[in-house]
Amino acid sequence: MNPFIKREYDYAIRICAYLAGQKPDKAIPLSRIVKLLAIPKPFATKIAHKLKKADVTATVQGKNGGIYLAKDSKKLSILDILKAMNFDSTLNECIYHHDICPLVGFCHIHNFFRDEERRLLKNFENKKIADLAIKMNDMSKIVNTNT
Amino acid sequence: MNPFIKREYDYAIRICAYLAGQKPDKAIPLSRIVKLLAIPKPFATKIAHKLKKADVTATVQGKNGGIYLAKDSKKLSILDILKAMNFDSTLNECIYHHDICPLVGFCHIHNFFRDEERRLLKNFENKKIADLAIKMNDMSKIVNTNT
DNA sequence: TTAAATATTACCCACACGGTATAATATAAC
DNA sequence: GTTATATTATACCGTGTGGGTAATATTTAA
Repeated sequence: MNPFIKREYDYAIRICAYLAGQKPDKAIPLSRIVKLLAIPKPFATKIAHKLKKADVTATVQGKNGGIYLAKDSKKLSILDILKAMNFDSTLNECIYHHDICPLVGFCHIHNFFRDEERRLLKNFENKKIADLAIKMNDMSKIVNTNT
Repeated sequence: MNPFIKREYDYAIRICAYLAGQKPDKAIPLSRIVKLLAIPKPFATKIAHKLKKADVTATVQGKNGGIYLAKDSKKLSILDILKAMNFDSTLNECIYHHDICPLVGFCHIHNFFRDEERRLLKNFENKKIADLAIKMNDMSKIVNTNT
């Protein structure tokens, strides 16, 4: 319940992690990725679109087309991907939405969560997608859930 | 949007922080707290009830009654309060809900968020409500928003 | 020309969160 | 004993939004 990382964000990271484990610049059809990673295709379509708009990925249209990483996977951070997806989660709304708390300017609760969130986002920035790459030999371990 | 700390949790922490700044064992009427901290009263009522059920606070009924901390504020952690409120947020649902990700057992994404969440909750455990206490002289700084 | 891929837009639905309403119960003070 | 002021308890509601679907257009290799 109530995830900081929405499904949408998680799927975006998964897609990028998969691409990071493939040969660079090789376009992979979304349909294939979708099956391997168990992402609903129409949903994946929307996500792929956002990633492209933010230049995280690039696509090749038409038959034999597909999607590939437009950035160096060693430099592409989790935070980059979240931002591409218009990341808007927060640990506590009081951090940004000042009018929900009367303790303006000195609230220790506010400060505590603000600091925690900063640290968290810093870690998201330090973590690169290359570190999370999904490799082919990993994929073989996937339990086949098809009927 | 999409806070890890729901309003409910934030209010609960605020109430406890306020009580931690008062004389121990002195029952304070919710109605007073509610005004000072800008919490809708019926909502505060529900929250107070949960806190009491978890023995974080205790109450005195009847006229001149109120609520007070039932624990040593130096030992009462943010995590304790969250648990009292049936905390159910997570950084990423994939951490607990295994069937939403086919990469069972070895997924680096899963592991990354699991570790981040552990660290976060550890910090919530280390932070005690005494550290966040709302003192009277702080309250004087509150901007009066009444009309 | 066709098949297979992405691009784009519009739509839907369930559910949880924040909040409200109401009535019951307890008790200190007079 | 009565009253005013608390907490207790339960039931209800509206709206936003997250997750997902549908349908169609467009591109391009074969």
